[in-house]
Amino acid sequence: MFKETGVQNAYFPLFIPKSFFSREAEHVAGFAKECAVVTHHRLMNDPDGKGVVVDPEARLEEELIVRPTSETIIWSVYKNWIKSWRDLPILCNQWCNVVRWEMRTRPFLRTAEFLWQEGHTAHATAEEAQAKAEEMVGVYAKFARETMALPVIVGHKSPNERFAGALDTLTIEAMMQDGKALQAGTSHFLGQNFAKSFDVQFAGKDGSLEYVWATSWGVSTRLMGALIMAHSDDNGLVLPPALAPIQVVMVPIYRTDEEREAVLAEFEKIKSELSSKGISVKIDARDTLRPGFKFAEWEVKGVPVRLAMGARDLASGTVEVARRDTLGKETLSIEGIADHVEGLLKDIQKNIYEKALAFRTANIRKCDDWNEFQTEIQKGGFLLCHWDGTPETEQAIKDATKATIRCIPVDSVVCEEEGKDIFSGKPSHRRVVFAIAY
RNA sequence: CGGGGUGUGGCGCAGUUGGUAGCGCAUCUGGUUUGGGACCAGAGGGUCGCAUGUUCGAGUCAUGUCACCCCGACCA
Repeated sequence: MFKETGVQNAYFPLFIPKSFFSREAEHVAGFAKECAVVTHHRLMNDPDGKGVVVDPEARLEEELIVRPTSETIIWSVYKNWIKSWRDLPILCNQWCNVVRWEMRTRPFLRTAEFLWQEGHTAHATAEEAQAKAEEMVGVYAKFARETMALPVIVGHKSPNERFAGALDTLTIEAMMQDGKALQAGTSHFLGQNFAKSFDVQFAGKDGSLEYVWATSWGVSTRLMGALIMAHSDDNGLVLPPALAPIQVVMVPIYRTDEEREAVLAEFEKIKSELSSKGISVKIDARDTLRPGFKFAEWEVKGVPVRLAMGARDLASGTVEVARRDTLGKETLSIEGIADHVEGLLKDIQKNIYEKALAFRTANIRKCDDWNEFQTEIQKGGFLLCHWDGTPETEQAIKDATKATIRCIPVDSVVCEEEGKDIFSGKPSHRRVVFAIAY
């Protein structure tokens, strides 16, 4: 995903000393309510009976925070790495798990512990940092659209929804099949906030001493949830071919060992043709399961294309081709099948994206009336509304409806026009995206 | 932390006014099957979350306790 971005992989500690964590005031305020805190380093046998208890003697002098994100520990290290303009930029990425102690969790979409990648960059100028934040949200949007077949809207977060400690947060927002919004990835322009909190300055070409400019950005296992919630149907997962670990599965149908051998031999030929085109193929040769069971099982797993072949096909030189996205089937000649499958995979990738996009388009509408807003927003989907730009109005709308401003779009939907705020009636120059979010 | 619910073979569940536990799936054996989650016959598998109490007798009643799930408040 990060090819061409110049980013290097790194790994920083899981535990953050409480004093590091508390250096950036807004950051602390944003995360304080959801931190797991390590207070002790030892257990002991319960003196009164069974089991173990925390050893009260083993209390830490300074508590450790299990990272909810790594800005603080990373900037405490960057302080030592950055002295001169020659040290910049620094572009680090790490894959790690983080902990945010949510009151209420949801599988994949909001878990107390999640795996993610987080990038942290340091730059000599504000312009360069801002450009990097924009570049990275673009990387996420491209991955979501082209690989996950997930249409996303790129935009800015409103001040209320911004990352704690950021001057600007860019987001990719997706719509799930129930009409709710999902923030699928974010990229932050952090200004000089962390540099100032951790005293990270560099000597410029002209000898001046200046604070460093920062960005951070991340996507998580929430993307797995996005994939499931955006594409799945009642038969299970629907994987975009560009992401599927197995793109084509082959299921043999046979009565006798002879038929089995003959079909499998034919499958091997097709497999080598497909493999030479870079297509990943699985031959399901298990002979303890019946074909119907295998069909259903591979559908649950979301494999994009299934080929089935039996005695009938052997006699006629054909193969049954089934596609996961539409559940359509057709019987085709084995001749030229590899070319057909190659094209079919591209078509499925395109179709899954377009289906999701059509759903989103059908569920985005403009709304200019506050009474209408209150009933419409509960039905799901995105409402494009005028907003006066104040946190007070945004908060009032949230309190009344649970809807939030998902983003101030920079692509996908046209929003620039004059109007009046849906709630306050004050003048507005553009519409923003409102929705109920996960 | 509030509100609601559930704990019974591996999984999902039933169990009536208290009478000594059953069904589906899965598993095992044999046979027939195999183009959409097979069928028939047989078999194995449970201190009913835990504790105490009431009773001749508790899966069932009472009290306590533990665990898990759903909804809400917080949030990527």
